[in-house]
Amino acid sequence: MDESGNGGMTESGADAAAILLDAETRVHGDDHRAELRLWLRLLTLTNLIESEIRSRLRGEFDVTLPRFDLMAQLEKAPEGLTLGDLSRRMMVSAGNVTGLVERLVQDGLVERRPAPGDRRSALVSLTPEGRSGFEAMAHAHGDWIGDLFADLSDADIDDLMRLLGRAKTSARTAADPTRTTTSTDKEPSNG
Amino acid sequence: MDESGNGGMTESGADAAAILLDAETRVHGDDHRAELRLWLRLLTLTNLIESEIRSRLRGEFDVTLPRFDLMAQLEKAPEGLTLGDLSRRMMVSAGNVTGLVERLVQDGLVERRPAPGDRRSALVSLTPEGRSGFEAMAHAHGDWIGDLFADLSDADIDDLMRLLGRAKTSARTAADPTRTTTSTDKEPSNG
DNA sequence: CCGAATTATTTTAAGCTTAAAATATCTGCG
DNA sequence: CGCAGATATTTTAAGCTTAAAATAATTCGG
Repeated sequence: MDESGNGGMTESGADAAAILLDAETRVHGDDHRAELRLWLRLLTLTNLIESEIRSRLRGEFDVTLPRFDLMAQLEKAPEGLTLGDLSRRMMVSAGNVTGLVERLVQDGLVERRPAPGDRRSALVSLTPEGRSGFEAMAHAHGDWIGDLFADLSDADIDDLMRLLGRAKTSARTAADPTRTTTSTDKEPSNG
Repeated sequence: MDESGNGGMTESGADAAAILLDAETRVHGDDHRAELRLWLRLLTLTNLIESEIRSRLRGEFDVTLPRFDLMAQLEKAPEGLTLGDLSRRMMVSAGNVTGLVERLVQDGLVERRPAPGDRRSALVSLTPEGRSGFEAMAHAHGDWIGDLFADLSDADIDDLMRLLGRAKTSARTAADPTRTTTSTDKEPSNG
């Protein structure tokens, strides 16, 4: 564990206010050092896990993470989802979903049909092949995540869930001022 | 806070062994439920912050996150870095760096020159314009991160650092068995 | 019923990203 | 020296991603 420097950050901050105190003594130039280190660590961990999962999905199932994510959404909605539903649930752009669905249809893993009652929409769902393929992947995926976090105790996991929840609320509040903090939030698809 | 379901996960796991116990009573089918929820939350938080930063960098400085990251590396190495150095520090592919540098050179923010003593390599460094531009961005970036984590106490941050460090070790061990856990690790560039 | 505003989706243009193959150069060994 | 293997970088092919503009269909108020 070390952090080695990084984070796109420099010591350049500390504007106005805290002028001539040396780095040790600096009172409150507010350079957000601790927060930057936290962000860096969060990012590193997430990237590490994400690329591991990505690489295993590619190597063992020849599938990309976004495709896995999309299939995961469909698996939970046997009746099918519209492209808009997928876009919202996966938290990605509509155009992105258009392309993903296109490619999955070509692979025979999902199918599109006109949505009854709204000629603008299409319903997307897993084909039998898509469903069975997804089940195998989901099983392996669960095991991989279990392995990656294997050294954490149950208490560590609880603590992390609580603290990350707090961080999420903080970030959401800062990112989107029009939100009453205690609403029913969504997490994006996969991993 | 809720997690809403998600995670690319289903209850399909629990193979063999735990056969007919209902979901409440299930003893140890090992479906890694807690770990999956943790991963989902980690991913959501990181994505949330990352897209906020990305959007602000684009909106206020008309720069992409990868470009900001690359410039951040150069800012810390006034003597310049080779493309290989950049690739390793940013933890991205070599081909990726080639393209990023190309575009930054076109924008006049960085410059390339042959590396003395090795005709295969090139040294990349910030131009004066790149350097001053980066300083403004870095300052704003620090403030944004500070805002996004504003609701966390100092203790929360400490706790998170410690737990994420533990998670990082766990993930690294699982991802790359050839590693003695206590080495000097790097965090990638930024966010 | 009509048209304005909204919603669903696609298209476009640009950039990011990777793995793998291709180049070019360097290094060390015999 | 001379070449085999290692390194540094670029190229290629494919896919992901987004914002913004363009289409198409629906809804709603009058």
